[in-house]
Amino acid sequence: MPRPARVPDQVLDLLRQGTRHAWTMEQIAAGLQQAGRQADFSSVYRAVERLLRDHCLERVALGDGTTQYELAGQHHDHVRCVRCQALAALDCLVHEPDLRAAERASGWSILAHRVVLDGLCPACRQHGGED
Amino acid sequence: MPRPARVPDQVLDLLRQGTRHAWTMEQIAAGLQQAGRQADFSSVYRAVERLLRDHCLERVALGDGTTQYELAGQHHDHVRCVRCQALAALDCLVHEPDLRAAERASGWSILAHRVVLDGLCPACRQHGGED
DNA sequence: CTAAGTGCAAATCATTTGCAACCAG
DNA sequence: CTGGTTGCAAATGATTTGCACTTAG
Repeated sequence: MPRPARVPDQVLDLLRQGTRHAWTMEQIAAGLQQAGRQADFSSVYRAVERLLRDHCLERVALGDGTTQYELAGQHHDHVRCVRCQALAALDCLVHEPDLRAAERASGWSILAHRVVLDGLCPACRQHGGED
Repeated sequence: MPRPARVPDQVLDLLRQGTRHAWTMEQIAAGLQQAGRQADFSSVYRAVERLLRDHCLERVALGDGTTQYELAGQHHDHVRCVRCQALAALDCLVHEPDLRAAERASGWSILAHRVVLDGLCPACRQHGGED
């Protein structure tokens, strides 16, 4: 229970190891434990919340209500496998001119976008319709 | 407590009144109550689940973990006001050719897409930075 | 000392499930 | 009767909060 445990830093270190692209809260907590710096779930939540505020992390809301987090970096979109739930990054699929046009058509100011596609990953694709 | 209360039908009726574009579970439950056909939350959840299965409704997952539902119809994307949480529909912002290209580049099959933009609605836009 | 960060337990919120009662065919 | 539907209560799972304690500045 080292009190001088800077949880947000530990979280950032963990995600920077690049073991995975996007993390669930549980994966983050588990990752910290494996690294020997276990932290309480509430502390991890607080750390992530802080890192989001500081724009070090971004929240990725999958369509099914689950949430993952990833390092903030250059923008990209996501595809999620409807079969095995894998998540992958894609180059951005929304274009500036279209956003500009949407702004004009709608009267809104558009600040950001996040796209999550549903799809089949290469592996699940092979298995076709079987279950 | 009229047992011959077909909750899914009631929900569909409610949403078809067109009072709003997208509904939270609470709004649906409240709407039913106002219409005199109150139903248990669990029944509403079951009804919505069923309507989703039947493709009568679609789930809209906002980026902040909240969920809304809307009548299934022709596809459209959404913008959400980061200030007042209003939600509006937009013409689709993702183009087939881009999806096709993403499929080729990634090896995934893309089945569907949902886009939720962050923005400022016309009203909040006027208030500028004030709070 | 003071403010921020932390662990632990308890609370909250949204959604789901178990189960007995109920209605249509 | 039989199966699908419903209300109610209890269970779940994810996230948040209260609180006492601790450490850096």
